[in-house]
Amino acid sequence: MSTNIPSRYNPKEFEDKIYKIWLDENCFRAEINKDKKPFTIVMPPPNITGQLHMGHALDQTLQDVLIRWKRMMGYEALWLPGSDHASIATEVKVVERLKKEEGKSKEDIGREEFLNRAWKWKEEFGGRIVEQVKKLGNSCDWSRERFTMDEGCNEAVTEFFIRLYEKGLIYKGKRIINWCPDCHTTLSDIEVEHEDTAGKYYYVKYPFADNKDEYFIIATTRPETIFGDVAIAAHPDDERYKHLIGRKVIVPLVGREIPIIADEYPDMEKGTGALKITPAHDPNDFEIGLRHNLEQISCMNEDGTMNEVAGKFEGMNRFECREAFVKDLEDNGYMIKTENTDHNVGTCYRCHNIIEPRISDQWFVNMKPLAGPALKVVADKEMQLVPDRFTKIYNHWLENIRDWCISRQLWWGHRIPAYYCQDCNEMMVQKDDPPKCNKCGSTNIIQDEDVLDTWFSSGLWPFSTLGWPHETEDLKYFYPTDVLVTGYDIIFFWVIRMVFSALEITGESPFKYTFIHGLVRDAEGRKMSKSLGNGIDPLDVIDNYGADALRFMLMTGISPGNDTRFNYDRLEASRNFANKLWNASRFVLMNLDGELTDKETAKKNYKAEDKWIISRANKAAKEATEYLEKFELGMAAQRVYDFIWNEYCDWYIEIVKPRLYGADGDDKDTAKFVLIKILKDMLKLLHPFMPFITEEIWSYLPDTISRLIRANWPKYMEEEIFEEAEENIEFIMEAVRSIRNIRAEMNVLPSRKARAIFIPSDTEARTFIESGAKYFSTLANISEVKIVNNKNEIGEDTASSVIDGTEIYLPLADLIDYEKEIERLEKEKARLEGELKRVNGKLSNERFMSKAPENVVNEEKEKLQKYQLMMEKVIERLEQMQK
RNA sequence: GGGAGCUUAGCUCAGUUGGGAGAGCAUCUGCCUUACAAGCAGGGGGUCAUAGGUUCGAGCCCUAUAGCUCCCACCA
Repeated sequence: MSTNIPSRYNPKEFEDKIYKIWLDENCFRAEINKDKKPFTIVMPPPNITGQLHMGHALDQTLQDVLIRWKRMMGYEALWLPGSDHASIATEVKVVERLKKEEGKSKEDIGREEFLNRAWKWKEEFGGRIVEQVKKLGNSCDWSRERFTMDEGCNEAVTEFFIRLYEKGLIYKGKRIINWCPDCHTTLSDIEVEHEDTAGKYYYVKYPFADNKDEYFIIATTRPETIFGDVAIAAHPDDERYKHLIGRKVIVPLVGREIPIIADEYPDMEKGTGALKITPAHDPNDFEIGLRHNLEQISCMNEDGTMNEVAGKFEGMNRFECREAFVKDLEDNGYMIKTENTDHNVGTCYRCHNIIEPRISDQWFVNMKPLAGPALKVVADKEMQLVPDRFTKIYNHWLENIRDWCISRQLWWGHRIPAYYCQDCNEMMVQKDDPPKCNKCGSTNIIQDEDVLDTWFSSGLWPFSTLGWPHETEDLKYFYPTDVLVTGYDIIFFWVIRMVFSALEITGESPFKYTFIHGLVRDAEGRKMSKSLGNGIDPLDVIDNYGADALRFMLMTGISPGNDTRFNYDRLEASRNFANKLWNASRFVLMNLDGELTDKETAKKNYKAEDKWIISRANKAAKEATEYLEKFELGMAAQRVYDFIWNEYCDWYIEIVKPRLYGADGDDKDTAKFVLIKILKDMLKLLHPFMPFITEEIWSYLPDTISRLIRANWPKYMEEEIFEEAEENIEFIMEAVRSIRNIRAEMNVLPSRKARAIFIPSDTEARTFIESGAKYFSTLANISEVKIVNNKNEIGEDTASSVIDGTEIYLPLADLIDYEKEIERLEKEKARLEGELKRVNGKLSNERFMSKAPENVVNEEKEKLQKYQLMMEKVIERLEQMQK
């Protein structure tokens, strides 16, 4: 045995080693190479707070498959890795740590020191996920690794902010925003999650100012905001209230007189048809308030407690206040009734506390002008979403876009480049700290306290990482990129923001395709989450099954955009597949003694089975490539799997064994040549999906100078298609299956050899059988093959089968069980009857005959002939048996 | 309120221009055949959610219905 490949497949023995080799040999590095076309994938940067989870594993494996494939296709393939500072998530972690370890709040240590701690945290834990990612085998260009808060990204963020500001696309304004009283910061609209919660309608009396016995009834779900009421609104056409417009009511227990106003907003059909207007605590009321120039009275503090406006309730939190105030209203006769209702409340996506609408001075991106180009670029197909159905979701969101609140009351992140003169209130938006005020010359200047929404910087990721705002060589060569791979859960957060940000800067889409995948769920179909504790750690899986098995499992049985369940059965199947490949490779290597024959000699000596497997491999490569081009990664993987296992292992290796064990020189050399040739193709085709095992096996192969990762992707070659050989071998396979079937059903032990007698249907079949006689010996345990012309030469004690028109007889002498044989034949007859009925039905249908395409009709005619012939033979045989 | 996805073998899921229903696992039968028992060979199992429609022909296209899942939405 001339090989030193280990006899057992054990991924632990080589996965880390292989990854190190790739790194040492710089295999992931993308160079600026004018002779090659670039292919770039944008990697979603994981949060530095994150731990690798199955979502990453799926997301990144999809990307790695694509990038490895394109690299083999000859592209200069760049997959740029990095991580995201995750403003709010990280800040929460650092605050927690500070509290736990030192019992201090962030205010206790101050902004500067807090940022030191945050950076320290980043140094300590930020690299964790990067190391985990490497275990997956990802071939990203680590030499270009970036961080959203490194110097370059910071510069890009500031530059972009200033550009938008100068174009009037960023503005600062007092608006009603989403406020999380717990995280103590604003949130953008998409950071608010809506949850159905049980709530109540409270019907409250508002007495008229000029007649306290009369009152107006208002329904509200949030009585604690009554302190901020400034008006009652009704629709101008509402007959019930028309005459009341202009009169005043008194806010119960508060005593403030407020007007009844007319506004188009209230829906006459809903509730009482009238609304209490609280501009400081409700977005709609805020708008109405602006229209009618109403006062904005806030009754809450930033932390969700009531302020002095709430009088005796001051200091109480909003929920306690609701309860207490409702009781007061009841006690004083202002409460008419309550009704239970399901209420849709906004909650913070991080801490899940109920968000509080709040008027505040914040920074916004004016979205309408940015949305247009983002819609156009997709309408024009310059950027395509895969699968296409996400286009609708993308469009709908952009068409209904509202301004994006980008300021956050946090410290960890990109600080807003706005400066204020403390003396004259002048605001300066610029790159560097201004030495003095542009207007009054004062040096008493402070920078805006707030940082930007994390996604503001993420939106620049495709180009900030390549050097923008500088015109770098990388940017010129690799940008715009080709593909973004990401989950559907961040289309709004990230994809859209990258698109409009890029369009604003370069007028081009940052990538041509957005390939969207689903979520990895647990075995029961639930979302994997920390709180449920149902997460499966990819590192554990890799430890037990190998990264290749995990990757393959994630790639198969999925369809684009759909969720997938984590399935241990499929994981095991993937591992078994790796094992199969390992052993098949071992078999090939063990038989590679001596020099390999040269290509030309081998070609001259190809046997039918050689041509068959070459032709099949060629087709497998072609189809797998077509699937990859359509982003059908699961189908591609399946195709490669089927070829390797069902064609190469199950048939070719088995067919070729006698040639290897026999002494025939040329025949043996050709077999060896083809075995290794196809093995190489298989390793290449599988490499994007299972990079470790394929690279490892590749290293044991003779004449493989460079690494598999750098090898060329198999090309479809017309001259390596051999239709006749395929037909020939398919016939043999069919015959072998038939014989095996007879043997199994007739309970003939494998140890017992049998003779086979054929009556060929035509000369072609005769040739196939003659040339293929040798196959039956090993594949079907046949001791002797005999070809005869008619039944007279066949004895009585036989079992039979018919494929196409060719009859196969196995003389089984004492073994023959007549009843069983008749049973078998009856079964076959029933099957044929079914087929004939179907085919006849079609062919006797005139409309089918006249309207179906010719080739379809011909196919059916051929089938009819074939089945008729088979039927005849089966019936003959049955009659004979029953005699 | 609007939108999307799903419903195919016991289980988990594939099935992309409409032309004889597939895989993995499970199950049954027989095999330690010198690459592989993480294996080999053979078998059983599905009116493709329901009802209509288009078509010579529908798992696939159209319409409606039901159930499940998800997303969006400023409905008191």
